[in-house]
Amino acid sequence: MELNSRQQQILLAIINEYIDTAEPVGSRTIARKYRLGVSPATIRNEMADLEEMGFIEQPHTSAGRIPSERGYRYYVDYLMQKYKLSPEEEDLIRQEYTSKVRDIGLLLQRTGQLLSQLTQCAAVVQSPKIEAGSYKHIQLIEMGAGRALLMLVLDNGMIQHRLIDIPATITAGDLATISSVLNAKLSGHTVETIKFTLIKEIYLELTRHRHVLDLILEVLRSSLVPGAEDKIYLGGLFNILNQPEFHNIEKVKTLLSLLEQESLLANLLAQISKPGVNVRIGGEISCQAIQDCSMVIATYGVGGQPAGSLGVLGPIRMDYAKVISIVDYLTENLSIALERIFKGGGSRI
Amino acid sequence: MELNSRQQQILLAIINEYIDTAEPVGSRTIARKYRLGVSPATIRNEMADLEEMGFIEQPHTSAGRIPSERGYRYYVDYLMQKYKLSPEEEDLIRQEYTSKVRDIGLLLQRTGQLLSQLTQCAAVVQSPKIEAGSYKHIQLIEMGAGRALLMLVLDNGMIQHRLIDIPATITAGDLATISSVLNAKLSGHTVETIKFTLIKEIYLELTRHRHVLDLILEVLRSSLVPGAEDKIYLGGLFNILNQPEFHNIEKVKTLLSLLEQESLLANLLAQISKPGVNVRIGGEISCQAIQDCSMVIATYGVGGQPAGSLGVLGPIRMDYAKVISIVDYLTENLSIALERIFKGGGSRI
DNA sequence: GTTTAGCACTCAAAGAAGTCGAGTGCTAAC
DNA sequence: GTTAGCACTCGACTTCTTTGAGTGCTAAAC
Repeated sequence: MELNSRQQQILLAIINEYIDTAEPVGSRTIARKYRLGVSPATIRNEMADLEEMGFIEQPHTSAGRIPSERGYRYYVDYLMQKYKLSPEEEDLIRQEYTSKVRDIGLLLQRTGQLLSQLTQCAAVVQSPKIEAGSYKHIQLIEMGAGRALLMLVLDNGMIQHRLIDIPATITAGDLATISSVLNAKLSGHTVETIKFTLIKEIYLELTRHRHVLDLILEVLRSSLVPGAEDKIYLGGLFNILNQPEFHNIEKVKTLLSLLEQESLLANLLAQISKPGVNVRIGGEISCQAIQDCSMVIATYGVGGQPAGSLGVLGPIRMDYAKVISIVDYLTENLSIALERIFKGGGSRI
Repeated sequence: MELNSRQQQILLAIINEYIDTAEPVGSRTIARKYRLGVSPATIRNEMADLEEMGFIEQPHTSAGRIPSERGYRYYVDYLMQKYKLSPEEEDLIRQEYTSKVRDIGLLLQRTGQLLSQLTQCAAVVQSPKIEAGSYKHIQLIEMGAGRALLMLVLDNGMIQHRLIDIPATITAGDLATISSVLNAKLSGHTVETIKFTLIKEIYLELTRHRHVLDLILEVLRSSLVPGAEDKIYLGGLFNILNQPEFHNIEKVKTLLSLLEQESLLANLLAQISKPGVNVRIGGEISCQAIQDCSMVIATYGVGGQPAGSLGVLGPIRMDYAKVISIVDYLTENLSIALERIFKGGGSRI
């Protein structure tokens, strides 16, 4: 299924034009705007061929052509030229990532807002996966009346806390003791590498508090379930309303209600099949409800390790070149920013 | 500007009907459905009077009447009958608040979702104000390479953390020392009652770490700025798309973009002028952009002290009776739930 | 063989005209 | 004070027409 150079030019013209105007593109428009040196009639002939091969389609007779999903895929794989961020866009991003970071959560949230603002799509940013980090600090804080706050700080910047019930007989001093033992034993270990032997040691040192330990280990274990504890930041949802395809309320409703379901989102973000920026077009997304959308996602890392994903969800007719560049650029900047925060900070306190 | 009983009945009928159907209400409909014992002609006469007094208005000649903002205000103040939650609604709420709370943030977020689901409005839930709590635990955690994590746990359940830069010469041990002094001195104090003398004492004990202390106190001080550190949870935004008035994309855009600005939201939530549930109708909201919305908000408390606000934002044509009941009920339940978590947990560790 | 001018044809979108009906205000009778 | 009756209004909906962008096909030109 090879396309000759003129067909490629025409397909490219149709896609560029359609991305720009959201209107079906006719042969005259192409002849006029893209100066291919041939008449509309010739272009019509080529378009008929392109349609037969499935790269473009006609909403109805007597309308221009619009790209098919296959057309977009060809475009993304072969035709698209790299988008160079404008100085304003670069500035906006640089500004965000050179300012001081007060809190990872805030950084992720701002990343989502930027992503959405720059792409006019719905942005999704996943927090670093718990599994990927190692414990930096563990602390139990008494919260009165048989409650304690279990706080976990991971070296990838994630902070988790959870209220747990404890026997009323446990004192603040006990909690401090438990905390310090846990800290000594666990810090530096990743969530996954906590060995049975280690736990045994802890039990030995804290025989008196076996019951509380059970509770804590239960929490630690549950944070292992992938996705269970990840937070997902959404950004600038209202930006998608600027896209003509979302002037249909039903579509907006579908998309928004989906975006509120964290587990579904986590699934979507897991659809990364190759390093770098991944593009899923329409039906390529394995989620029935949003097969009339496209998704551009990538994975960011901390300390060289993949930590979480981010990306955008928008209409199939999106400016892939631009969106891909922006996702790529933001991923890199986010990784660097996280890196900078924890550079040199090995896994030992 | 007194209304006689029949006028009240008619106004009530118009508002109930309009809330239900979102269509202008005609005299015949009222005569048919609300059996006031008078003919449509009589109702027409009364309606003309009500219109002259400004309680209702006509979108155009030959249309029925719709309530004016003034009409809604009168309704809310005098006519409205209390809405009794359905068993299903009560169940839904009870279920949420009797289950174990793992994390205040989650509780607030779920509250927002419930609020939105039950009212079909945009829900807004503010986290407990920092100023309202007293310190329960303060901890500095070394994060490698001149960074530390300052963590503050307040007795109203709020947890704050912030990355700060520290001199590279400070060791983990130093941080532990500072933490324990801060803890000893500050715990039990509210953010506001930290006295100068107290700070002086701390400085004396930690002369060596004066520089780090400055940084920390700066953070503590900045968390005093009202609203600066409060998080705001939004819930079920897509629910408002079910309201016919939000089928106009522009309106949705206005509302959503506003909801993404935390500072504006905090301002809105501050518009509470009396205890209990507050209702702001249309132009009564002091925010230009959403004067075609209404707002129902209330303040929840922890330990008898007001801690934060929550509420909904929806079309002026909202079911005030129902929304008010739900906001009231959720406020109370949230307060009780927070109470339960921290009951008996005075301000001392 | 490829390209293009010419032309008949198609069809959604926009406009114009007409109809419908819910609702009103007014008047006169009860 | 209430109500039946009636003429009137006007948005919403339907139908019909027009418009124009765009196509595919054919035959001539390159």
